[in-house]
Amino acid sequence: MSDSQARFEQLIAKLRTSEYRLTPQRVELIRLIAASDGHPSASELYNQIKVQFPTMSLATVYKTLDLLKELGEVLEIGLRDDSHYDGNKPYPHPHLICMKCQKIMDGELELAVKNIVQEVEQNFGFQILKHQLDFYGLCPDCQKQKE
Amino acid sequence: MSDSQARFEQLIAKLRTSEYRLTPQRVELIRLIAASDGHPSASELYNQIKVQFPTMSLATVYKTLDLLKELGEVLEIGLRDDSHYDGNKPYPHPHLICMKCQKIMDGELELAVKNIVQEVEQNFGFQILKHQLDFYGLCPDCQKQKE
DNA sequence: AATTTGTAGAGAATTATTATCCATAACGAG
DNA sequence: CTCGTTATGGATAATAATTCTCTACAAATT
Repeated sequence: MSDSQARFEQLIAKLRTSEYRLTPQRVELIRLIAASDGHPSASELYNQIKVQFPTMSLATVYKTLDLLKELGEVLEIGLRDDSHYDGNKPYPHPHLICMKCQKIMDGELELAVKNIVQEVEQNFGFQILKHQLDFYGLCPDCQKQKE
Repeated sequence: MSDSQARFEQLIAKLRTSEYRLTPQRVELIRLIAASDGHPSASELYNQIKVQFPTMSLATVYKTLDLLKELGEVLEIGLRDDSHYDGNKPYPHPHLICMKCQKIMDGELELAVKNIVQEVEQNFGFQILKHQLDFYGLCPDCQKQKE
């Protein structure tokens, strides 16, 4: 069984045990989220869904994403212009955003993040509950095309 | 001479040498930005200015902030809902944002930031041009009020 | 099957920001 | 000091993402 299928079933199970209704719209959105290895935005998800569910509305996408956020199963990457969502790593982690191709990569830096969070808490007496660490620049691919 | 006055004159000089016009509106905005030790938002600045310049429009605030951004004299802290601006430290630095009182503090962590940026560049081959590091939680004051 | 209640859909509302257009004010030239 | 050029400010409309409102329907419960 593929990872995305496992993730799909995990999310479905979560919804079911949380006593939320399993509507076709939700199932489809969850399927897409589990299948996506990237960081889709609400409107990207909406456009994909519209193919199969022409009646689906953007508001429903937002509602369902909010639901999954509440359940802690989706991380909202709240960028200034429009948000993107990560349904596979629903905990804060750094993102590397290419300023040329707009690709969003995950930064696997658990140790470094833990260190810097600890430093902030110690130096400033701040109790950190979540964080958003975004690095903007050029991804390896776009550096090669150098232009 | 106070720091804010020095900063004010520095910004005025920068505008003048950049061959931009020194309008009363710009002078007043710059005065406020230099005087603020915090991280005002566009509308906060607008509300302060309106007292003296009732005709000032919000668009003008944005235009002037954009101008100062271009000159590299103001840092935009692009939060999801509305942006805030820092006219005294116009280079990327971490921010600590209190989820209760909404206060924004600066994180002075130059070494730690340099380290994590370096780690990102090495581990992922990403060339980092700027970053935005936001830590959300409870400031010392709000922790004391524990509620 | 009836009832209650959650949810989807349509579209309006909200909010931050940007663009347009024109009268006016700033500033260098004379 | 005045004038003319031209950037700039103000009003307003446009955009865009997101949220709200309301209604009808669908799902679970009885």
